[in-house]
Amino acid sequence: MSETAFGPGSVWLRDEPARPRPAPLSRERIVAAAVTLLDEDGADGLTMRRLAQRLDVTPTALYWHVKTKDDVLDLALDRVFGDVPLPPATADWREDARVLIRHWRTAMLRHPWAPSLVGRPMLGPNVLTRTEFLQAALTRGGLSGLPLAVTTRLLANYVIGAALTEATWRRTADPQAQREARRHVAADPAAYPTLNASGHLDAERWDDDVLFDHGLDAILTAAHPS
Amino acid sequence: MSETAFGPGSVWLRDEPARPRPAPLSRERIVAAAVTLLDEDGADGLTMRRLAQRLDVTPTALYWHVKTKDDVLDLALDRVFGDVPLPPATADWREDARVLIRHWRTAMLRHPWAPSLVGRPMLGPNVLTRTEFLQAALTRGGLSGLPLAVTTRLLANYVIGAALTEATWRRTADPQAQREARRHVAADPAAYPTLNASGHLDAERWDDDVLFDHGLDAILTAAHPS
DNA sequence: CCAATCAACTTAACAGCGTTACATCTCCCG
DNA sequence: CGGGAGATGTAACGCTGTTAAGTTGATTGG
Repeated sequence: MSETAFGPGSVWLRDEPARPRPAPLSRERIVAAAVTLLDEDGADGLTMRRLAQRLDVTPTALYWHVKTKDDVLDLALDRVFGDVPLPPATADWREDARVLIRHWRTAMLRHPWAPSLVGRPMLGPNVLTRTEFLQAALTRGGLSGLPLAVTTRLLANYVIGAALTEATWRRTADPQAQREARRHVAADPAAYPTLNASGHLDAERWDDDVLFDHGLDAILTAAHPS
Repeated sequence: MSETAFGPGSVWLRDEPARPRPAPLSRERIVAAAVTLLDEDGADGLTMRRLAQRLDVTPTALYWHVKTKDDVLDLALDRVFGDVPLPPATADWREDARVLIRHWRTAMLRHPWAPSLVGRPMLGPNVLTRTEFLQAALTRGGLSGLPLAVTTRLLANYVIGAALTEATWRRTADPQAQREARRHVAADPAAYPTLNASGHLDAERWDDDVLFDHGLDAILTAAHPS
């Protein structure tokens, strides 16, 4: 890497100094760095200063590309939803909807900080495109009017709630905490008879994917029993 | 944030310090003041300093009764769930579950900051008590094992997702963003045919309460079709 | 009865946060 | 060569959560 290796005037040294910064700062680079930072350290780990440091830039430089930190969060969240793949529409409308919702949940669980950020308006084109796909599938299934609106919201709210609770539970993956919770419930069998019997707090008893899929099937079946 | 709900030193396990003589400050008063502060100014409005000021106390005095700010958040959230009324159990298990879930949603919408805080472990005694009630009702309906677990999660995640999205929609009273989204969808009918036909973005077209209740009925019907 | 204890609270401070006003540099265009 | 904009840096403000150490004031034990 020293100058003597290639000598002054080498291609590598000639072209680089033209751009002292390997890549110019851009909104996309900021969002990308924000996502990886969020993935690594969670929602609390994202700081304008740390974000700038990762981009080899001063914190204030970010504000030229972005108005506020909330903008960064909005953009990062929208980017996650952009990663939800749109499956090809088939003849089986139920399967189409099922696959989309599954991908939706998977994308959120891949970035566990995302569900807790859903508490901001989700009107980005990425979300709209996926909602269109979902409603189109349901329409192909014969739904319209009120039942269509009901089922759309039912599915969307279900996947959001599931991703939020699962991400929370996963982030708090402290087996001792779960043992403590079980102990508290088990210590008062009179107050929690059903909870004790059903093992609702036993994380290992049920697989999250299985539970989610069964709930999803129940919704899609109820939507159009025929 | 790293503190887990039932880990060692969890809020729920730490007894409030014994109070031999009447002290003006107490954990109860702190939580009550926190809830009103959150109701007034939202999640960002809650500050240890403002909380202390409202209680006529220095900020550090709070730390005698509470370990950290996240403790205050956890306690405030569980207190909101404590306001969810437990209806008297009747012979109609379906109606019992329905009324509980409706109250659950109502309580969260009464404190719009609450849904966005659900991204923390909900293992407070109030939540556990209401989960017990719900599972007891479902059990009376003949559910057990996997179907019981599926339906419990389905209902809980549905009400959480619904409250979160509705509270978000309500809090961000940004009609311009909504108009912008509608315009974007209407401007490209080829990309959003179903969305345009269904009026999914028209806030006035469907009543939130009606949509939620229909979805709730669908879940409860699918849970036990017999 | 006084000293010691201890809960409850205050004073002071630290490190870090988002954000702004302003200065500075770089590069294109005439 | 010079001006202007685009893009980044410097310094600072007011705020945050939290800790360390000091100060009350009542209770209690010898």
